[in-house]
This record gives sequence, C-alpha cells and structure tokens, in this order.
Amino acid sequence: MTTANIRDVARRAGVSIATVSNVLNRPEQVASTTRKRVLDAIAALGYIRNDSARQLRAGRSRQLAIVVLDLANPFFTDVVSGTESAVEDRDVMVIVCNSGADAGRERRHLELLAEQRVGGVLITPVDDGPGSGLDQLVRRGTPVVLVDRRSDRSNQCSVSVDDVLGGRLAGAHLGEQGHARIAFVGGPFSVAQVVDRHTGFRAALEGISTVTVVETSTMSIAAGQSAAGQIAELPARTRPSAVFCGNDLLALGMLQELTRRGVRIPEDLAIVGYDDIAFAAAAVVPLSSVRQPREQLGRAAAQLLLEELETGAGHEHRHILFKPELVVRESSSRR
Amino acid sequence: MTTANIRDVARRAGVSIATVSNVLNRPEQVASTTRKRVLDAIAALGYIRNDSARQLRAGRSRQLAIVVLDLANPFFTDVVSGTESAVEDRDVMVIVCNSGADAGRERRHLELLAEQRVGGVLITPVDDGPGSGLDQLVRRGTPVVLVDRRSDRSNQCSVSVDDVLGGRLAGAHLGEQGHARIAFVGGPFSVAQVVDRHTGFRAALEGISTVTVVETSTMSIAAGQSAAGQIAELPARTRPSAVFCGNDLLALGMLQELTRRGVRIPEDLAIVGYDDIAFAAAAVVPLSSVRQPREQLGRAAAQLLLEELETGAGHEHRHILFKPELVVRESSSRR
DNA sequence: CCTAGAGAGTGAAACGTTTCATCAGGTCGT
DNA sequence: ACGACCTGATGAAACGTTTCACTCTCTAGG
Repeated sequence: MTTANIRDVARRAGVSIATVSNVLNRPEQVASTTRKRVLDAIAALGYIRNDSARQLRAGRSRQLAIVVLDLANPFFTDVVSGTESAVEDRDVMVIVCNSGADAGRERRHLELLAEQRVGGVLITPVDDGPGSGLDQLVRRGTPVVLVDRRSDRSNQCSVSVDDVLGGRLAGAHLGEQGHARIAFVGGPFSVAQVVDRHTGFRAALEGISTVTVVETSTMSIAAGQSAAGQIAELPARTRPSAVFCGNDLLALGMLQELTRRGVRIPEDLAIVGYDDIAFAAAAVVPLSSVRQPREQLGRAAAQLLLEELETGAGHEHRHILFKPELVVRESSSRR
Repeated sequence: MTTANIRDVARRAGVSIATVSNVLNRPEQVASTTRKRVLDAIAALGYIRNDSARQLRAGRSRQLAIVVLDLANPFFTDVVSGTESAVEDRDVMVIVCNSGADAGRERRHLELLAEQRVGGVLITPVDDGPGSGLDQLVRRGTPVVLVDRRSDRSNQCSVSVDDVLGGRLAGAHLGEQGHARIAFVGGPFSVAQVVDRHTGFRAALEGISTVTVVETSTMSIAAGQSAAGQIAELPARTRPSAVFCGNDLLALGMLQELTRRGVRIPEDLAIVGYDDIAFAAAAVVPLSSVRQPREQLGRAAAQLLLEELETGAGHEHRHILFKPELVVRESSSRR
C-alpha cells in the first residue's frame, strides 16, 4: 500500500513541497487561502507524515522509552502510567520495554532503542556497569534518567524514593507495636533497594527487637509463599511475631500461605509490605505497606527527561528523592 | 552528539559504503578479510545503524505495536509478555501502548503509530467502527490483528477466547453446587466480552437457578467492592448464594468487601472470577476463575501478524478461538 | 590463448522530509 | 518615482541507508 507523500499533496494543492511542509510545521507563515487548499489536499489524499523521514532529517526522534524491570509488577505499570501522563499531548511517543530483570534482554532492548535514535530513556537498570548497554547509550550522548534508583555517576538524572527511610518507617511501626522478634523478607541482597530497606528497618529497631533475615531470590508472590513456609516451620519460641516484606508481592504471597497454614494475620503475625500497589489495599486482610509515589516517580522522571531534551547541553543533572509514607492497615494493627 | 556514519565506517575501512552495507546485511557476499576490516572499523567507531534511514529506504519499519485496554490489569501485561516472547530474537521491536479504554487516547496512539509506519498492530480496540483510527489504519493497508475480540469484518485476523463457553463453564460449576440464586456482576454491557460471558452463564443455568444481574460501569477492584455492597444489602431471602464476576479484579474487590462485612467465602457465598490472573490464585481465599490462555493469546496474535507480514498480499485472514478452562479453588468449593 | 563466468566491490539513485537561502511581487514612506 | 521592507512561496541540499546495475579481476574450461 503506497501511501501518499508530501509531493502528492503539493501537486494536488498546486504548491511546492516546501509550502506543504510549512503548513504542517509553521502554519502561521502561509496565507490562509493557500493553507486551506493544502489542508484539503491532505485530507483528500489521506496523507500521513512519514516519521522516518522526519527523524532522519531532524537527526533525533520524538520517541522516549521506558525500560522497566518487570511489567507484571503493578508497581511498574503505575510508574509507566505516570510517565505517560507526563507526556500527554506533547507530540511524543513513549515506548515501553520490559527487561524482565534480565541483563541480556535489557541490552537487546537498549541496542534497538539506540538504532531508533530515541530521544531519551527512562530506565530501572539491571546492569549499568561499564560496558553495559546503558553505559554505551549514555556515552553516546542519549539523555537517560534512572528510575527508582539513585545514580552513583553524575552524568545523568535520577528519580528515586528514600528506601532507607521506608525501611525505617516500617521498623518504627512494628517496634511500636511491641514486637520482640521480627523478620525481614526480601532479596537478593545484590539489589540496592533491598539493602536500603533492610538497613533502615534494622536501624529503626536497633536495641528494640531482634531482626532475622529470610533472603529470597526474587521478589515474587511465589517467593513470598515459600518464605512463609520457612517462617511457619520455625519453632514457636524463635518464630517472629511480625515480618516486613521487601515488596507487596512477597507480602501477598506470605499472607496467603500463612493464612492457609492457620496463622492468623495480624493476631499471630503482623505483616508490612512495600510499594502499596492496588492489590495490597484490596487483599482480604488489607495490607499495611510503605507507599511509594509510583505515578509521581514516572511523571517526575519524564519531566526531567523532557527538560534535559529542551535545555540540551546546558542541562544540569538533578536527583530527585521522594519520601515514602507508611500506610497502616489491618495486617499490622493489633486490635 | 553526532554519531558515526556508515560513510565514516567506509572511510576508515577503506571501502565503499555499499560494502559496509553488505557486511551488515549480506555478510556472506563479502570477502572475509574485507569483512573483518569493516567490522573492526564499526567497533572502533562505535557505529550504530540509523534505523530511521533504514526504514525510510525500506518503506516499512521493523516495529510492531500492541495497544491494550488497561496496562494496570495483569491480564494484559500477560498478553504483552506473550507477544514479546513470540518476537524474541526476531529483530523486531514491540511498542506497547495503553489506551486505558479511552477512545481518544487510542486514536492518538494509532495516529502516531501510523506516522511511524509500524509494520503491524495488535490491538484490543475501544473503537473499531467506521472512521475510527483503527479503521483508517486497516484501510491504509497496515496488518492488524484483533486481540481478545473476534472480528466482525473479514479484513483482519483475530485471536480470542470463547467467552460464551467461559460463561457456561462458570454457570455449570455453580449450578452443580446447588446454588439456587446466583448473581452475575460485570459491565458495561456495551462490551462484547461481558455480553458473551453473561450469555453463556445464563444458558448453563437455564431452568436451574435464577440469575440476577449487577451491572458495573467498569471492571475494576473498586467496582467489585461497590457491587459487593449492593449484594450484601439485599434482604436475606433474595440474596444470591453465589456470584460470577466478569473478571478477577471485580472478584477480588468483591471478595474483600464481602469478607469485611462478615460474609464468609465460600460458606455464605461462592465467588467465581474470570481471567485467572496471578493475584486470583494468590488471594487469601484462593479464587476460582475461568482461565484464559493469556500469554498464548499474545503469542498467537503476534505469530499471525508476523505471518501476514511475511506472506504479504497472499495472506488469508484467520480467526483463532481459544477455549477457556475453569479452575476451581476455594472460593467456590463447598466443603 | 581466448572466453565465460564467478567473485568482490562500487557509484549513484532513491526513500520523504525539513530548512535555508532566495525570489517575486506588493506596500509604504519619503 | 524609487528604494526599503514585508509577505508568501519556492528550489535545492541534506539527513543515512539500501540496492540495482555495473565494473574489474581472476580462474577454469575448451
């Protein structure tokens, strides 16, 4: 299906292609009668700009990409929805990519994005070490904003949430409730978020209660279920009376499996999750959780990126740190 | 940041640009020593193909798009993950768009995709009437595959699941359990899925039990909660002893709100959902649900699209209909 | 020794825009 | 009446590929 091009439009309207282009890009510069003629021709032919040509000429594209760790986690879909709202009617397209926490997939995505010459990338990276796809992208000069991760390097913006504080909130809350033995469930400890949340958590409970750690290999519902098994099988005197889960998926899996085993939540064991995804509030035992401003995260990141695209070279990289907020629900409130 | 050119590569390798292009696209046609020289130059310069130019020349792009109704619904993220798996290492990029069930957003997305000259589109349409963005796209010759929706027109492929059968499975199951009064919760009835599921459901219960309908305006957790309120407040003698929800979000909202009001699931009231998203199985009272082959749906749709792209004009449109499967869990099993 | 053909490489056109410098024609002030 | 200026329109170059038709060189077969 060979689509009409700008030349066809020009011919039909009896003007030059430059004029058609002007109608499209600087309508005020062309006489209204000509403009009308051109617009009619466009409508008649069903002309649609060819963005490839546009980009080629412009050197850069009007596409942004967001690469998330796990599209199946509602946390990330909310972040995505935040960035989408930030670019609404900006004449920009957002490409959503899912790395699935796999470095290979991440690299492949970034390569394709580089070939597309995307204008910029929002990413929660799996691998941002030297030589990684991300590293190369940044070095090539593509604006990149890290999402949900503070950047160690200074050649990029980042938007993140204070995970240490989040952990501390959870810790303080459970401490106040008088729990003497508490578990932290999450992992792997190679990911910064886990470390930070754990650190804050521990700090808040220093000298107040003992904290045991159940390390998981992922942060999924299934991992939560199996961690629940481990905890339920501990001898009664060492079993914790509360757990803090590294995210809500873990917490939901935990909640289910413990209930199945006859452990009552929160009477026998209190649970606090992290992220405050919609499913946390909607659980049969509504889940206490450390809320992250998910949409805001995505929105702020997009704004930073757009800003960088506009200011260009003179841009100063910024690092935005949001504060999380504890939402107490039934799963951790002693009645 | 001006990136290296194919011309730069050619110069550095001491060959013509045609040869560089050959190395990239038909490596077997160039002598191995030259090839090596070119590859070295590419590596040294960090050359990256410019896809805009490539597309411009080729006339079409190597991008597919999938436009979903609601990215926050795990059902759709699973479908997306299915299509992603189908195009793995196909040297194709999938663009994920979220219409959010909003016709305006859908149209805007489709316009941008048309400008990109995407190779094809997978879509669960909000609006596919004449004059809609989708209609125009198809008319321009872009291959389109409908997802989770059977197509009335014959100029496109479609992949869907037999919703009437799904409704029937749910109905038969609840009928067998001896429920005399059953409610169907879902809506709006302007969407085909709702109508079909309801139809099948009713058909299975014909003459067995009475079915009342609670129509909702969306299929969200919140809608489920408010529907639960309505049902709980019915006088005891007309209150149903089982409900079938149009999707799992509704069912989860329902499950929570009813529990909160002291209704025991499944003893006082049985619940069956639809989709079988991960959160259904993971609920505290594991949710019975009509399972749709979510990833398969996405995968099959992508395969159909790829097939159409390869065969070109001679392509015969196909309509794939999957069969759903009832998964009985605690929420509907009388013990 | 001559020619056919294979193998390897190349020049140039084409894809569809945008934009810059230029031009035609008209208006205005002096 | 004449230059200065403005408005609106245009021709042509450029963006970075891919590909077609072509040339050149070398080998093998007769």
